[in-house]
Amino acid sequence: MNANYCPLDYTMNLIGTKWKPIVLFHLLEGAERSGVLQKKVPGISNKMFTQTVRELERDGLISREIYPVVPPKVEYALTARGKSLEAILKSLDQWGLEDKKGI
Amino acid sequence: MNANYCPLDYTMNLIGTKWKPIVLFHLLEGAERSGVLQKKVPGISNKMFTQTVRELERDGLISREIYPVVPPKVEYALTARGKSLEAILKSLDQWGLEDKKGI
DNA sequence: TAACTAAGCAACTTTTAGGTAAGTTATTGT
DNA sequence: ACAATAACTTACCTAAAAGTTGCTTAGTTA
Repeated sequence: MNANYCPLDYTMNLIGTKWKPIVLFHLLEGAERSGVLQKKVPGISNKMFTQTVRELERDGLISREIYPVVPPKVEYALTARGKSLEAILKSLDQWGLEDKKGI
Repeated sequence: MNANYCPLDYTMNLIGTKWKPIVLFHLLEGAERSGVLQKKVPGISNKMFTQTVRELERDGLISREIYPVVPPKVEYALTARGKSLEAILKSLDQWGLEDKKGI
C-alpha cells in the first residue's frame, strides 16, 4: 500500500540503489563505452553493472547504442531525462565532500 | 575493496536507503514526536522506523529527546548536519514532481 | 483490577540486492 | 586451427534489507 505517496519516494525508486547514482555521475562527462564506464565504477561486479544499465535504460535515464562490430562495442549516454539529474548528482557528491571535512 | 571511493558514494552510504530520505524530509518542517513522524511515513513498519531513526541518530543527522513520562514521549529533530541536507532533499522531491509530469 | 497508552525491542521469516563462475557470440590475428 | 576480444547472459548462491508478530514498561483512567 501507498508506494510513491510523495515525489521524493518516486525519485528514490528510480535512482535509489547502490550503483545507479555512481553510474549516472560518471556519464555526466559524456558518453562512454561499456567497458570504460564499468572500470570507472570500482567494485561493481559484471552482473550488477549490466543490471544497473539495463534498468537505467528501461527507465529512460540513459541510452544504449550498439555498434555491429566484432568484438562488440556498446556506448552509454545520458538522455535528456538523465541529464536533468545533473544538479542533484553533483549536489550529492559535493555534500559528501563537505561533510567528510567535518568529521 | 574500494568503499567510498568518491564523495557521492559516501553520501549514499549515509542516506541511501528506502526510508531515510523520507524521514529526513518530513523533519524539515521541525521537530516531531515519534508517533506523529511515523504516521507521516505511510507504509513503514514499526521496526524499520525504529531502525531508521536509530541509524540517523547514530550518524548525527537527527537528535532524539526523551521525556521521562508515561506513556513514553520521544521527539526527533534534525541536527545541523541533518539540516545541511535540506537543499538536496527538496531537490530530490522537486525532481520527482517535475519528472512525473513528463511521463 | 483490568484495559489503555507510546515507544520500541526481540525473534523469526520473507524478499531483494548483490556476488561468483561459467558459457556465448563472431571476427581478427597468429 | 585456435586463442583473444567486448559485451553480455544464465544459473546458482550468500548477505543484507525489510516485514510480521508478540512482548515490555508504568502510570492513568474506567
